Amino acid sequence: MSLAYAILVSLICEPKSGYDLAKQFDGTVGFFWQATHQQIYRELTKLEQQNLIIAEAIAQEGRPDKKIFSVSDTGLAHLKTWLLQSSEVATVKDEFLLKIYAGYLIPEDAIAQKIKHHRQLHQLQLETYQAIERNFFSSPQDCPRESRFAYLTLRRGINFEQGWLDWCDEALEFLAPRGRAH
Amino acid sequence: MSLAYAILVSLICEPKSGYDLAKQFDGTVGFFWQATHQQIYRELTKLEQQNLIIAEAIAQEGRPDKKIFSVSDTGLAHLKTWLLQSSEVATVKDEFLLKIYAGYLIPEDAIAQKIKHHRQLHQLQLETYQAIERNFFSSPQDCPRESRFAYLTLRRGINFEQGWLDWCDEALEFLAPRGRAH
DNA sequence: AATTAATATGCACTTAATTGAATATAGGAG
DNA sequence: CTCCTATATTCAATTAAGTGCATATTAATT
Repeated sequence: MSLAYAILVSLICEPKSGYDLAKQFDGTVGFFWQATHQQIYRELTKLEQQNLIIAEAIAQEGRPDKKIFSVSDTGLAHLKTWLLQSSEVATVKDEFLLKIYAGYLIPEDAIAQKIKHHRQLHQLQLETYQAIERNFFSSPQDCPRESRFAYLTLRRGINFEQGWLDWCDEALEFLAPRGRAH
Repeated sequence: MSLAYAILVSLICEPKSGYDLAKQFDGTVGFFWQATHQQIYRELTKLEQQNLIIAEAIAQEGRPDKKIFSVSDTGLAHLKTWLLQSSEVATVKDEFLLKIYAGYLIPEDAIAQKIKHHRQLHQLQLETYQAIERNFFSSPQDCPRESRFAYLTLRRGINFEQGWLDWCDEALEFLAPRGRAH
């Protein structure tokens, strides 16, 4: 349902094709929304039928023609209405935490391995975000208005990943306390 | 797909009915997995067909009969296999962040209101978790093995909510810096 | 010449999730 | 006596999401 809005948001930033959307959903917007290209094309068809987006066929040489979608006035109004509506707190569905919860059923070092692995993944993601922050937001307060909000979501990404790292460290320490002679 | 495992995990802690499961999915396990009662009953039927759980009909006076489900040996083996498999990092799908990202399309104070509202919700959830921590985990290292893992997931809940609070404060300050005369 | 990769789109099938009811029993509030 | 709440389960319909496959074009690689 919100996929439609995620697409609208992305198309407002810049009109693009389904293919471009699919790629971008691995990038910025991808932190808080993901979709496969099949989902995206299906949704684009629907959005076009509802006149929320407008397609422009671009003949290309050397590769298949593409359709560039842009948000219509109706689409923008629709989006703004949605933006003003209050949103619920997103529900968490975390397989990893479920496994931790049932951790007593498997050997303790298997759990520790899991946590370490998880930590590594989050470490990587954190570094990705931090690189973006360094490269694009050295002076966030001076950004154009759109980027300021992108910056905030990036900050949440960093905050989120850092939270995981802290938890992993705490959990590992909790499961196998080492008396650190500092 | 993981709903099946969430149910197995909960039934291992204690055999219970579909109704009980639905209630419990608002509690402990509910932090990292949620499901409606319809989903749960459907899944229970499937799990019983696969012989992963066993039903015992309990005749009750005064209220409808209930079926108490418990995990079979096959079910436990099945669960342990799953527990040992590595799990992906959970994908985030957050409508709120999507709205923040597109925040430049609506008035700034509407965004600030949104953030404040969000902060309040996370504050509440944090307090719930902290109350559980105080009441049940005053000395977490001394807990029985099962509870130690439940404690860890609770700690992640606290860490998660605290992360949101920090982000909300940072975001509000970023959008409308107040020169604080300390 | 054949294969692979990148661009670009779409259908078909399946599973998962949501929404809305319906059914049944009984205690308690008004 | 009716309404509401709580317990306890299930069906039906729809929507959303995910998985797999198919197609088409061209540049670059092997």
